[in-house]
Amino acid sequence: MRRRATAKNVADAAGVSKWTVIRAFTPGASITEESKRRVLQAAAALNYSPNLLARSLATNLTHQVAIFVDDFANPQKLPFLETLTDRLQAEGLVAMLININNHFDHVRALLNADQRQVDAIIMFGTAFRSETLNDRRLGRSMPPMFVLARDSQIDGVPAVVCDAELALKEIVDHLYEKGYRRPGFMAGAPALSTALRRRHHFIDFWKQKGVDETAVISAERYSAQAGAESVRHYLQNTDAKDRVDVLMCENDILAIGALDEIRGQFGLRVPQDMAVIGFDNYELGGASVYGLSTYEQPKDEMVEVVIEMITGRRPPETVTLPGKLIVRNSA
Amino acid sequence: MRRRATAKNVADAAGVSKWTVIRAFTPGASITEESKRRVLQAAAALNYSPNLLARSLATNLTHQVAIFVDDFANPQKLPFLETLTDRLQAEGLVAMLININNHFDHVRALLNADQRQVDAIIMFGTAFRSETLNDRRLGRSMPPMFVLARDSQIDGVPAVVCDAELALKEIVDHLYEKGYRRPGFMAGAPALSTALRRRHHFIDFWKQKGVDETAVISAERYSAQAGAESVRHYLQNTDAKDRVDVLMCENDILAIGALDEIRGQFGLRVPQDMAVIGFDNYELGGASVYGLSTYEQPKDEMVEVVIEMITGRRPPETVTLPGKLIVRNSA
DNA sequence: CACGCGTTTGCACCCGGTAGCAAACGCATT
DNA sequence: AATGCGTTTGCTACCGGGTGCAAACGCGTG
Repeated sequence: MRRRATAKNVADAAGVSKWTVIRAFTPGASITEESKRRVLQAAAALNYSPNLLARSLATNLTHQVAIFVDDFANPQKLPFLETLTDRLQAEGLVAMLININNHFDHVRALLNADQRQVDAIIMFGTAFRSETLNDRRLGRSMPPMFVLARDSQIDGVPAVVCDAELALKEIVDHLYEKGYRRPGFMAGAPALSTALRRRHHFIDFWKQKGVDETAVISAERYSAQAGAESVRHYLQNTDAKDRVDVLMCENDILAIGALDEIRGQFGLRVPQDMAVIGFDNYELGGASVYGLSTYEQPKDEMVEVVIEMITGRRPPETVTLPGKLIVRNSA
Repeated sequence: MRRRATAKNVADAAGVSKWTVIRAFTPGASITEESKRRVLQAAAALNYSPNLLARSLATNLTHQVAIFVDDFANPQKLPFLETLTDRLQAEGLVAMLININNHFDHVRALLNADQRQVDAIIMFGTAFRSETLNDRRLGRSMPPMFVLARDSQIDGVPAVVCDAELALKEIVDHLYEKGYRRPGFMAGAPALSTALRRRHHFIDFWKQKGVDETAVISAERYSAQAGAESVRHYLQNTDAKDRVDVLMCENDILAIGALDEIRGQFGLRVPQDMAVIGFDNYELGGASVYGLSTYEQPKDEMVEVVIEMITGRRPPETVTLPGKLIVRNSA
């Protein structure tokens, strides 16, 4: 049985009361140098460190933040998670990673996070609907929630997103200028896709340019394979003359799968026969075999803003940040 | 101020004592159907659910498992994390994701995990040295630790790994049979590389085949870019006639970077001019532009074994599992 | 109706901290 | 030596549950 030393143990060893021990571990507490020295020495000998669980119970603060993720196919999640955990840790917080999937839905995850008394919940790119919040199993007062990298569809739950309207405007402007006139859009998993609003704005801006028809093709999931399958189906069922001249994919991982299929299996040239553009600026898209044009989300700033909201340094209101168009040779 | 209902509140509402409320939430506890019904009804009305923090304090079990990760560049981490979190959640456990980096070293992470009373720690692919455990800041009794996807260099800390010896034997056998005789090995970040023992066995098996010389080239990190830079440096400084005929990269992400550079920047043919083989079977390596030969780790089984050890269903002893050679056309 | 037995319920105490108040202490002043 | 004041220390109560024991209860039996 693991048994850690408690404040009481240290107190006995140092010949003081447990409250004095606690003061020695509380910055700015009223304690003499001498007592502090003796306590710290006894604590070191016993390898004492405060039990954060007990502290959390008393203070009603766990310094834990739940991060909900429901799509692990997108490699872009990884750098985001890296930055998130790093920034959280710098603030003395720790990330609880919760996998939302068929076995573990949003309601269960919320219930779990709430029971564990997390200080905040970050819905990182998860498709989260307001009905979920109204589930009767859920209490009325949940920990503060934030949506990262996806629009919030819930009143009172702020989102931190890359400005999709601006992004799609820049993308469509660029494509139009390059001469493309028959646009197509590849959407990912239907359940996850809507909140991104990328499709919506893409179609809209083409309309503003007088191009009324945007072909929409759907992928099952967000993965290279799904992207490949989706474009294969499209190419097999569409005559060469009717095909789109540029395909915008909802994210880079779909775009990479599509690009690979277009060139590898159908022997078409990119961008001459069909141009492709993605979203996210996933590292491998920049590899010379792909040369994928894409749009980069301001990851660091987005994470920073969420952190500021969680720590209360910034009001919990939706923030939209501009990203950056990355032009390579696929479009 | 968020205030959740407590067992006491429910007790008052249901007209019983708080212990009866607790019994209603304890499977198999001694309580009449009638009491249970009334308690659950009152609980539902108040949206009560037990405070897991308080429970953890009393039971000395948090059902939290810390996962240490120190390399977010390898996209292969993501499917592993997905499986890990999913399996943990199925066991009623939750993952605490801890980012080990320059700002947050192993000692700090261990201290933190210990203070938070996690039930176990999984070092997922982290380079962890036994000196760390001897750090005087650390107590003598840490939570149970397990190393996943990397050899353990510490007595008493079991590892769950893909059998590197078998893997490299299969790889070298395959390459030898294909006629390659001038092998090269690309190692990743020096601090992280040694524990994988891939280089070691690679060189060894070639020696057994009478090939004594294996060129070793190093990458700075585990990333496509680092792989590209590393191979660029090699190709620029090595005459065509002196070059290796097959390059084994420590993982797929390095291999993809290298492959891209070899073909894209140097115009060499793969595998004719130089063959490439990786490790991990990262999804994109299978894309037709790459066709990367690789070796797949038995992810699901590895995770399963760790879970069994954590839950005590399996003794905490190092387990080595066989993987699978995936032959595509890069080697 | 008293008795006995198994079930249900309530209680004191515990987990390891925190908060705020009151007593004890140190020291200078009168 | 008595007084006063600021600092240090200890104490009670509390956070929200869990444990093990003892009292209370229900019910069949003699």
